[in-house]
Amino acid sequence: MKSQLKRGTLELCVLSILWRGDCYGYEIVNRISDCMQITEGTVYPLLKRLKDNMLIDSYIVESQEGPPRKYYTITDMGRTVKEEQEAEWTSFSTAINKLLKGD
Amino acid sequence: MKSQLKRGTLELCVLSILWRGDCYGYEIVNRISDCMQITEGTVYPLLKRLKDNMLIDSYIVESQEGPPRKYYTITDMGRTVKEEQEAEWTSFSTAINKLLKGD
DNA sequence: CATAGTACCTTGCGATACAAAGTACTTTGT
DNA sequence: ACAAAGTACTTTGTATCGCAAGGTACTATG
Repeated sequence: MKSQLKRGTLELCVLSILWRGDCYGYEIVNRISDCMQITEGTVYPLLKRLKDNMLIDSYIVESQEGPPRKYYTITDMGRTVKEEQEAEWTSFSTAINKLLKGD
Repeated sequence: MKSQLKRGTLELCVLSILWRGDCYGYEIVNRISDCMQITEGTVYPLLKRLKDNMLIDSYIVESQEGPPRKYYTITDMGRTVKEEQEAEWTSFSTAINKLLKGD
């Protein structure tokens, strides 16, 4: 899959996953990679960006099965942005499909 | 609309328009901007890239209503790539919609 | 003869997906 | 005891490409 296609949608994917409940980074990577090819080098910097923009927050939880996990939770601002981006995605993909079919 | 969303799809949009018949650059800009916000500064460099990759070809036609027009035509290679990219787009948008709905 | 519309092109910037490399912990097999 | 595999996080650098901004040049209209 062309990496360019993912641009702009991965942020929405992460917000959408966190919308349904808190997750730690590695788990988010695995959930998204069920649907498309993705690596940690993409997701971790994205999580940092989202946190810097205060769309998500994080907390550490110790784990018995490995290193401590950093859980992420969506903020109210994140929920608002998620809904905006979801609407944008819908209208965008509709526009593309219209163009592909020939107006 | 977020500019990042368009990444990777504009190329397919142009190929898809040319699939249905030759067009000149300015016309392509106008057709795409019926569906989404786009400027010449995006499309002309893209047309150059597509031509460099031999997915499209071009020829000049004089015009009575202004400067000469550079018409673009899709090549056989362009047609192949267009079909590949269209399939990619379909599977990609399906994957995103699945992720947004929560697997 | 100025303005608007048509039509082309280029430069530079910003955003971001990803490869690659590194750290550190636990479990399992030998 | 120790290597290997799996879990989990992080950082650095590179490549791509959408777009703003600027430019050229032609025709038609008031």
